Amino acid sequence: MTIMNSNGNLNAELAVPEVVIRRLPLYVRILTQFSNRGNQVISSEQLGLMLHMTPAQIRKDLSYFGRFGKQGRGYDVTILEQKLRTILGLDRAWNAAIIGMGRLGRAVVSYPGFAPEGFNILAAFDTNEDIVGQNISGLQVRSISQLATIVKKLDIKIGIVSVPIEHAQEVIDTLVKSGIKSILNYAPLSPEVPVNVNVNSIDPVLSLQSMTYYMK
Amino acid sequence: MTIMNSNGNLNAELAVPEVVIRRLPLYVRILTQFSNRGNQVISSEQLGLMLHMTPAQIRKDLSYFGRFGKQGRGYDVTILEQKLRTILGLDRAWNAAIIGMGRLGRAVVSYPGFAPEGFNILAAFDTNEDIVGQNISGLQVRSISQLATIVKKLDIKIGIVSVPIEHAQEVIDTLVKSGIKSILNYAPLSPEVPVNVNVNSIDPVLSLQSMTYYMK
DNA sequence: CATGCTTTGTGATAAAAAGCACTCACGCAA
DNA sequence: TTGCGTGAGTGCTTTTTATCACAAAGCATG
Repeated sequence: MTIMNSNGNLNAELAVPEVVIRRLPLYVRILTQFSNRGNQVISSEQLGLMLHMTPAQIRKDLSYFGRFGKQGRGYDVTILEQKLRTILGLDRAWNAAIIGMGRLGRAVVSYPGFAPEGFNILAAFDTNEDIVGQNISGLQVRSISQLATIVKKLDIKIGIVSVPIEHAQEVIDTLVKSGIKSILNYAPLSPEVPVNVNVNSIDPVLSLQSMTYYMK
Repeated sequence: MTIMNSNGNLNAELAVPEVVIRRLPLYVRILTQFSNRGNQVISSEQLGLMLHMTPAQIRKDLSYFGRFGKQGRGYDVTILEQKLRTILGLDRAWNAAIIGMGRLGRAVVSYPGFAPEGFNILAAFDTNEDIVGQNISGLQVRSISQLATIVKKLDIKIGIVSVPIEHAQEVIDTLVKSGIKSILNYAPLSPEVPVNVNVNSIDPVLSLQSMTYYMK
């Protein structure tokens, strides 16, 4: 698709809004479930029902990437799932490193949900010399000073930050310096990163704190 | 504030968008940090810098609830923090129950971030008879059959779901039946709940799956 | 107490996102 | 074949969210 933006410049492709990108994994998940139940075709209406959204929105989201459906019929479950996985870059595995092997870090590495989706935590780091050298869930904990070297050696693309808030920014800076462009952050702060680095924060306390607003 | 909606009905107050509510806890957090550093006044510009958002947005968000600032000066840190905590219902403690005491559930109850913010996990439940009766982080694990009784007895307002996906919907239904209106869900699904029940899902895999889109 | 500088609060405007509604492609059945 | 019902794709409209920009308010300084 070739479009012209408001500056009169030619863009190779219309930028896809981030909200749309954030919804694609939801579609993938439902498609996987649906295909496991033996269904071959799914409509935007069915998808919408399962995800509590309007069929129109789903069709519009998908239309950013191509025409995957058949009128009067719906979407081929397997094909659509495959297309979306390719679009999202989920048709390959991604290596991750985790920094911070306290209680939270241990819980994260032992969480069994990452590996089946192709996210492999291949290295663990900590600053605490008592923890460095320990073997946790099959990972030898390394000193943070080795981060850059290991990132290159093991082709690590994702950094997972599970250190206390006091060290989080510093650790994130180290990750950025070592070339990491994607960070999953469990520390309760809004980190400072260059524009070309992507941070996604997980913070259950924030969720609870906004829910209480509706509980009065 | 009295406004008239599109149906010509009178509303006591303009509904505050949910996006705004979700940002308030971020403001509270920064204000707490700021006051701990001994600052007494903060401007929307400073807040915006720390949270990577525009000062205008912060001022507009706050204006939904009143006029808290002084022109030419900014906001009194302590007062604004207190006001926002009251608005969010964070000026009191909230009791929670957790269902699912497997690996994830154990990690959640041992997470030290909830209690300091006034969220107390007072009861733990599981369906597995091998786990029921165990003492985990000071909590006696109970059978799920006791849920409704305990919710009433301990004045529990929040349900935390950390069961495998297969049981998640069923557990959520049980929570809803026992009168819970706010659920923090760790299972990877979009649960079905009545409109007056609030679910917030925590799902690190979804975060990773959308980040990979930008990693190509 | 006047002047200048700062920063709020907020209408107005712009941008982004969601939803509507219609056209037309496809499949099926007679 | 033809005709009918279904559901995708998509311009257009509406709604929501964010930003702009400016008047008015407060403080500091001389």
